[in-house]
Amino acid sequence: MNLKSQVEWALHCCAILAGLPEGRYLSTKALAEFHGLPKEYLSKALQGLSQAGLVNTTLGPTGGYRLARMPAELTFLDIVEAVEGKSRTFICNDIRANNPCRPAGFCEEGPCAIARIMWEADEAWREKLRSVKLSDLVETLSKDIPRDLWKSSFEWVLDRAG
Amino acid sequence: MNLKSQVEWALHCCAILAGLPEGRYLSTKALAEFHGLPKEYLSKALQGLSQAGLVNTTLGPTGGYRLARMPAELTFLDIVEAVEGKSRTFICNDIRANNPCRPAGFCEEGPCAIARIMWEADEAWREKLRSVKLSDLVETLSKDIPRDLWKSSFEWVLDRAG
DNA sequence: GCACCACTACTCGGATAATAACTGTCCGAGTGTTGTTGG
DNA sequence: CCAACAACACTCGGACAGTTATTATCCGAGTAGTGGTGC
Repeated sequence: MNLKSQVEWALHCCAILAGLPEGRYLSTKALAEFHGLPKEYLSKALQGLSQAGLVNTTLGPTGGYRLARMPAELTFLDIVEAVEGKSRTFICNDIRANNPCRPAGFCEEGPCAIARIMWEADEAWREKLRSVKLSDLVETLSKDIPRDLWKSSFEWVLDRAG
Repeated sequence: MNLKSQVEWALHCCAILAGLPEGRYLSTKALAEFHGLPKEYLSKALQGLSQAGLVNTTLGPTGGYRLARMPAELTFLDIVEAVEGKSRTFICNDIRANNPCRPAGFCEEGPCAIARIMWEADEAWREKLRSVKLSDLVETLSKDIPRDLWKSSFEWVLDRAG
């Protein structure tokens, strides 16, 4: 069970979009080139973000994507769920219902104890992702990345932002 | 990204094995019949437990599986990792390395900031699973399941335990 | 010189194939039981 | 009656197909910019 690589791509793209000046858009082509990714497929990840309402889009020559909210209002969980879906990772098939000892009309109430525990772990994962905002990531990146590279990357993006 | 159903099966099977008297074994056939699962495939999940050293096996007519440790010494994480593998759910392909603005010989140090955050969430998930012991599950189940069903199931298992 | 208009080029979005992972099935190697035979 | 032995039946373990999800690709609908044209 691995998260799809789309999640990684979407997070990186959001980090870039967070640095975009107000009102400007960045195209899939530019994002794909910057990260060395297949343009056509990256597009699908961005579609996910768009459908979830996390980014706005515009068509035409200067079109592309931009964040729909401030980076402080966007959590990792928002982005991950937009791409990966909101369903739980553990699916309970209720196999306890197959117990041959069960009386005929017997009907268990409430979710299986095993499912409850697995779902709690799921929720812990989500809670962690919910606690990290996109603005936190940008702040961390600004410390990690050498000033020169940070600046030149910013200009590279600006040159291509419509 | 869903956990494989094998994880669910393994957890249920361990819950049953936890109630097995000392020194007795329960076969894949019995476990499969009890849960209404394909015997051949369930076998693969139990193989995972066996290879991880969580259960002991014996061959022959009265053979099968039994827990290798006390239920209080077995965590959910042990079982989940035995079936699902220990690798992280988020895989960092280090796409930041493709940044066209990077100097030629430049080499990033340390893992990507995005990967660090995703791995922390992973760890939160693992920590939750690590905190729940198999004995805890058995305790919960003994409260959830009606006494009659609990007892008849126990006898059903005992009849088939070698 | 300026406003209008048609065209172009570029964008996103959904529909369509290739690949990998999960699910399900089969058969062989090995072992404990059991029935038989001899003492 | 008891012990040794051989055949057997049942077990686990790894090797082999079928189905679903992920990855990758393509093409069409739509729009903002651009150049030309008429006033």
